[in-house]
Amino acid sequence: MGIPMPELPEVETIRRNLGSHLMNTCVTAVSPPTHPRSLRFQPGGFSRFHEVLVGKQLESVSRRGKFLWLELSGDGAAWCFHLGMSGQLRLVAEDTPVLSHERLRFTLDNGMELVFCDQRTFGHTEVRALEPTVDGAPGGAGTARALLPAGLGHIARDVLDPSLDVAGVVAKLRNSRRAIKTKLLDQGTVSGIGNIYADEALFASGIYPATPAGDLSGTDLRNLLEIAASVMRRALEFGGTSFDQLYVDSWGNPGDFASELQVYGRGGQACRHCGQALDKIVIDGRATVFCARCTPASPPRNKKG
DNA sequence: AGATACCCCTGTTAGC
DNA sequence: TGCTAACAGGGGTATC
Repeated sequence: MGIPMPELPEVETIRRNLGSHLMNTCVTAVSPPTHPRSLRFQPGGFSRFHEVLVGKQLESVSRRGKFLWLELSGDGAAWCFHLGMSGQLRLVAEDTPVLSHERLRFTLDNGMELVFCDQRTFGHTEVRALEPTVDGAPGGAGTARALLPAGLGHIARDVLDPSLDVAGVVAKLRNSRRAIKTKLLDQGTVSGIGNIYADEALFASGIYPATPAGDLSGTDLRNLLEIAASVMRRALEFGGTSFDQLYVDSWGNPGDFASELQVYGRGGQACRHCGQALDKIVIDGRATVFCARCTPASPPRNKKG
């Protein structure tokens, strides 16, 4: 079984969980990190992190791709999170005992505590200055302000972002000889897609994952982006994808989308569309599952919805 | 600037 | 049964 990681639907589920409970609350205390990697991008380390955060009011819970940030009152700073592979943001009552793999705990002025847990420490949190977006549109979901945390400028808008420049993304893809699977995972082209939803979107689009991106027509690519967005929206309705307790929402509940997956984690099992055993290959170092009948390597391709 | 290789980390699984 | 090696994954960094 594959390892779950938070992709756009999982991070958005968490963003929505947090939004209603963190908005306009204040951080009153921060515990020291139990692992240095959780704060590895914080200039000035924990003392600076603590200094900026404590006493600030939380004015938004925002997201672009897999990055989350909370706009802070006062000096134009944002409190940022990336959950990596195993990061969790849990909302618990005050005085809740230490959770497993707990890295940092934040006390709020509403009687709750926000706990950052991360088994594999690929996730991180830090405070960053907010900077204007290059296109003047809102920084991401959950904010109306055209601001983005410094250092995240290389993260493209995501597939659910109404300000996504679809024509620009298609042009980039058309210009690349790399596998379309690889390009879907490239957060600098379009963000939010990880290994689960890349395979799901390609299967639903009828596209062989190793196809050079530039071999696909503009129509194929626009269709692929739309289908990726619709898979994400559907996963969001299920609260995301969980295989075990590595991905849970802020209340500790798993997502229910795993049973809806068509290909990810199903190598060798029967294709749910045609019954043929699904192939598992490696593309640019990433496990890739696809159906050689529904998404064959060469034309003609039979589109399926 | 695009492509590529490598690194970080740890629980689970595969293989001997 | 018990050990080791491989594997899973996103993104930052370095190098060409």
